[in-house]
Amino acid sequence: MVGNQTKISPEFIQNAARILKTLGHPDRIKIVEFLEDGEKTVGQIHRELNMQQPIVSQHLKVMHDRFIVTFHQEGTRYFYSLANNFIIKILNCMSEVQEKLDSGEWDFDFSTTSNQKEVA
Amino acid sequence: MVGNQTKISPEFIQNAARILKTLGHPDRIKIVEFLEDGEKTVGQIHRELNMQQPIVSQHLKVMHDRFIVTFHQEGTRYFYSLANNFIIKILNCMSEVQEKLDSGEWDFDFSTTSNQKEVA
DNA sequence: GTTTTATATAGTAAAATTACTATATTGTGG
DNA sequence: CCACAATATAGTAATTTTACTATATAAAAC
Repeated sequence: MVGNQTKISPEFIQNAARILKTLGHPDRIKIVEFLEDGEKTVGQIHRELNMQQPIVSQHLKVMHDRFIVTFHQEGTRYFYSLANNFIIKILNCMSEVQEKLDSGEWDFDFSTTSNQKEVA
Repeated sequence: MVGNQTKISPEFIQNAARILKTLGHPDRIKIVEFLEDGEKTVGQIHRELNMQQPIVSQHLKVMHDRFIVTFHQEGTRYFYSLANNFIIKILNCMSEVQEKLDSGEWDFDFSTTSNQKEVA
């Protein structure tokens, strides 16, 4: 009951939209998921997730601006990690959703019908 | 521990990104929150949320394409409602996050610093 | 001091999103 | 049939995102 008991403030809506939109990119979800394991360097992300280095830096910059990740520098290495627990919370929430869908507990399996009807 | 135990499939990452990106818009969050109360017509959303009618229709269309909302027609009225429970789940998750932030349980209050540093 | 490694940043073209205006569609009441 | 109400859709300009190439920076190794 989000709408009734817990009244969502306009500021929160703005911030939530910002966070959700930022997480709404496959590469960034992968990076966040990867960072859940612990801090990683840009190179590790670049190599292990098979993404181009400037792309990784760009995503990390965006996520840093949105306070999703932090980093500390050691020499030429930049170690990035998740800035907030709530990011994990959101990811875990999405995982729960996946589990429900995988187990067939929910009627609607959008993973098999996602390009059924599309905007022109 | 999303990354370790529950391995996220590539398809899920795509779908999750799609859902999160779609929810990453203030107006759409407001609409979803409003629909949590029960099904509403386009006019209700338009009037009560103070949004232009074509904008509302446009958002609803996008969310319908992403399987976030459904509708049924009665005469000239279109009654929209949330298509899936997991949408509520995600919103509730965001609400929990808000509560933690409001209660100061988490160190980081991004709601007061969100425009501290920005991309050029 | 020159090269190499790690990463950030600049610049940019293509694609997607957004917000708006105007109009089409469809049902309803006279 | 005519007007009206509710909503969808078309068209579009402005903005944002994305992905890429090239380059700058800075530390480390030689």
